[in-house]
Amino acid sequence: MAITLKDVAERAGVSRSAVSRTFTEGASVSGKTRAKVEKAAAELGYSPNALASSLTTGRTKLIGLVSNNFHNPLFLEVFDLFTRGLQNRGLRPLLVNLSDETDPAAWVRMLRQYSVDGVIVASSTLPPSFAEAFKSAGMPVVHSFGRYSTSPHVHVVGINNVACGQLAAAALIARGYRKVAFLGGPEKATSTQDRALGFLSTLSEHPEITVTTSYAKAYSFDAGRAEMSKLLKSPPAEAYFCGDDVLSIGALSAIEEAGLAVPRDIGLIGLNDMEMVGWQNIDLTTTRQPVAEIIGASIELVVGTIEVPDRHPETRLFPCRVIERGTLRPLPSPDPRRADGMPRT
Amino acid sequence: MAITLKDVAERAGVSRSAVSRTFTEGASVSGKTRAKVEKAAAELGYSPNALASSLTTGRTKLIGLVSNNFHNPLFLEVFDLFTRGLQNRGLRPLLVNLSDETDPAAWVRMLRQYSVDGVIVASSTLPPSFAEAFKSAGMPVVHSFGRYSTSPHVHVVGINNVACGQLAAAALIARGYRKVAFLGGPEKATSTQDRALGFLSTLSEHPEITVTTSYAKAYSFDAGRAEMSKLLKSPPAEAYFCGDDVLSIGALSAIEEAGLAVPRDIGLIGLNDMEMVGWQNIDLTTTRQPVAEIIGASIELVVGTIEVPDRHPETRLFPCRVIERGTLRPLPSPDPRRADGMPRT
DNA sequence: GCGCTCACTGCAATCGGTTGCAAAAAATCA
DNA sequence: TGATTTTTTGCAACCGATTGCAGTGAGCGC
Repeated sequence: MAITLKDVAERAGVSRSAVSRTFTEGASVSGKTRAKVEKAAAELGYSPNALASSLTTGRTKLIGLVSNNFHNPLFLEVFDLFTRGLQNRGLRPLLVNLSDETDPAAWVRMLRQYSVDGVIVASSTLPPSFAEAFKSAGMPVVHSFGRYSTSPHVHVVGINNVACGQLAAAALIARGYRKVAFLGGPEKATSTQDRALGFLSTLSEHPEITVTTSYAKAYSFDAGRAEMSKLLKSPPAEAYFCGDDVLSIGALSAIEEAGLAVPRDIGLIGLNDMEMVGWQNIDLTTTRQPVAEIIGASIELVVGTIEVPDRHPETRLFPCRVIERGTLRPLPSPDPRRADGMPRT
Repeated sequence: MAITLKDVAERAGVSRSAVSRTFTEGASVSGKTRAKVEKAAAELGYSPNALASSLTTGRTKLIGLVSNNFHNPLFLEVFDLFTRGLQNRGLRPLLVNLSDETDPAAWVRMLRQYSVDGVIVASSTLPPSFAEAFKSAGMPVVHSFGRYSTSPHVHVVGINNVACGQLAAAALIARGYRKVAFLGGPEKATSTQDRALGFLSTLSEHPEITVTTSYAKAYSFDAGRAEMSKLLKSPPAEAYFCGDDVLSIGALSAIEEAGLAVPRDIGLIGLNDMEMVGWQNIDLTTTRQPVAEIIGASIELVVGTIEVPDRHPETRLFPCRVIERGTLRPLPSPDPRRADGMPRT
């Protein structure tokens, strides 16, 4: 049925090697044979079988794209950018949905069966050991959106969640909130722990500000809404740092339902800056995670490690920044006597 | 580096065929050899190379999952369900992001190079010819979320967009709206055309109701918002059927911004019932597309066609239903003299 | 103990390519 | 022109599996 190398070789009247060579970069073929082969190939509609060639070259150009975040709207952007980025380099994403099965063993085996050239673990909730399992099996791997580590065993690309928590704390302090709170995702998620850590560390330098913490059962709208409803039964804090945008939207919903207004009665700052929170009817002030940069770096690292397998594991963290929208009160206007550019007496 | 059949054969002291047979369903191997082989395989950590075996079996268990809807939040659900459904059957999704390049030729070639067993085109906006290109190249293909056709050339699974438009029209009529409108996606999208067609056909039976149409530039929040803003400059209709949920949210945002209330001043009904529109701070009345059923049927059809390649193309359409939420006024309470269970005089 | 099944087993060809090597052809140099 | 270098080319082995076929040997009935 399918056209093979041999068919082309016969029609072009050359050897199979000649055909193979015209289709491989930098091989030695004369212009004349190349022309003959290309003509025959075009007439037959031939294109080489990538899988067969992988047998000898050892390269499939397949990349395992592994995730368990199929309910986080941010990840639609993530998949979009990953697939495009990989395609632009001629790589093919083999998508793996972990759903509940987070024991890496079976997935390692599966991806080895398909001889993927590399693996990208795109997950904010999986522990470092997950990605490490692929490395132990000899595959180049990078953990995107993963946890910071000073001595990583695999490449990690993401944000510094601790710094992010500090940033959020600073944003609340700068706006004059005196009673703040952290509303995190599930307490066992590494990202939640780190964000709480950062948030609390900055606030510990401000004893005049009171701070409380609570944790939603999941990174989901419903969990955020439920947790905030519960919080609203007692006098709430003045402002909340939510561990995630979706959580924030849930909280927002609970606050509105309680008849309170944002930011008048309660301030809210999220994390991620997913597309929808910029929509005018949500308009969430949030902490932007530079998704495109993280993905670009992840692809670069996995490609680099394919080329240089014993490359040293690296951690690349990108800074977050606050995106000012409508759920925190504005910054106090600067004191004119100390404004930028004014002489300091 | 990697463990091959040969290594296992040597360690187990049997032929390569024996090893191969212990790993293939229903092959003839004695208990004794099987035990030896399994022991050796376990010690070596062997797992067969799926790509190499595909050479002789002609099956890769790879399925091309092709889409261009990476900005439609519904598709995160779609990818989740597709990947899980395929994985449950031991199939592996090779994800293809069309982005702008919607000429099938290059993608057909690519998927042929990887010898995918089948292709699923998951797109509400691509023309039928797109999926047909894969069929012409000899691959089993199904177009999910595709357009209805009485004499399809490929399998199509989705909803009947015409019926959907009719359903929306009926919902508006039943709620007593007398001045309604269709706010579609891009006019050239097949789904938009069909939805408009159905909507208008039902309304043409109600000459007492006025109807207008307009089209947003994309199936996006911004486009919906922009189009609705424009519409609000003149006296708007009493209720709008929006071609898509994201469009509806954009419209909602424009309406609120104009100081109008939904559903008091304007009614709105969307289409898709994506997860977020059930969130209480959006709470959109909409037309539910049975995503899970569509995906289940798509997988079943593609698998069926892999087994029986010359299977006749089928169209499977699933009914939509209205999900009652907060953006249309309630149905008038039924006339008590004619309520269910009452004797009809 | 003999012949006859029949379940196993291994050989070798094959799937669709790639690639080292040596021979052939072309190009270069005196 | 002849010798020498360089570029092309085809042969054949190999990548990691599967599978038709023929052969081995165990099991069975008698």
